[in-house]
Amino acid sequence: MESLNASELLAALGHESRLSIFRLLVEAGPTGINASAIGEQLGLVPATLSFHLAHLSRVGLIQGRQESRFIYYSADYGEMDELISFLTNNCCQGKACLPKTSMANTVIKRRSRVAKSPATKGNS
Amino acid sequence: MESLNASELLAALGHESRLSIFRLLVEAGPTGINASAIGEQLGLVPATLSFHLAHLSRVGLIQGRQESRFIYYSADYGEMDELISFLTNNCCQGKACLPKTSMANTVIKRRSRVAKSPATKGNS
DNA sequence: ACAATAATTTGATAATATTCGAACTATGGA
DNA sequence: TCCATAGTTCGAATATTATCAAATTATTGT
Repeated sequence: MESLNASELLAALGHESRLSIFRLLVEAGPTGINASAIGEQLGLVPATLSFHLAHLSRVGLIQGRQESRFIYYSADYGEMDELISFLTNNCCQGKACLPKTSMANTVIKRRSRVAKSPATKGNS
Repeated sequence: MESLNASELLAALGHESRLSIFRLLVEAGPTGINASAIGEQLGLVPATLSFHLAHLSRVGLIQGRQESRFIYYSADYGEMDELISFLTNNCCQGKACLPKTSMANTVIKRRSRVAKSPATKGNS
């Protein structure tokens, strides 16, 4: 990938609504959620929602998949992974930035435990 | 800490100049660099630089320390750590986002090896 | 006190981003 | 074909950010 520069990804997530959208999509898993469901959950009117979805799509953090008359949006984990890698490498490179990160270990461990189930869950 | 919400930190880094500043400060280590040196390296005029430094300071990603007639700015690793943790937990929570992350493991391993020394190193 | 250097603040301008009603497109069902 | 639903796009108003010259503050050396 290496599609865009990091600051564009960061800017895309640097807005409360878009960050909420992305979090929701991560929650939702690979299946995704359709636009109006997102709008309902977050209280965004269609036009505003579309604007933010377009932004997130443009930078590659999410993608939409048409299914009948709905468009299901889902998070692009790969892109996010690259962003996290970038931050990790540019915040910590040889400098040891993570002093009290007991959490990272937890997450990594949990990840390998969960890796099999592709997070296929209906919405609430 | 837990000072601000993540989207403010992301927005702060979501600008090319500010991201460059932060990277430079990470490079420089705990000692930091003074403002005009930053401006020279990045080609920013004083007023613009101050504007961005103030923004990064406000959200807690960097801090300035007066020393004689200079102000040395340095990165706040703790704040960045929290941001990375947030992203890790909110991009991957139980959902396995990192498929090909051989890197994350590397970093975590390196961290525990380095954890004792609290990142006290001169710059370059 | 004065001059020089380091940096911020002010103030004005320009550029971007955000919001949302209204119009439009697309799909599916009666 | 007509209607309803799901989304996007347009357009215009508003709000927020970014840039930088000029003025200001602070510190040091003479």
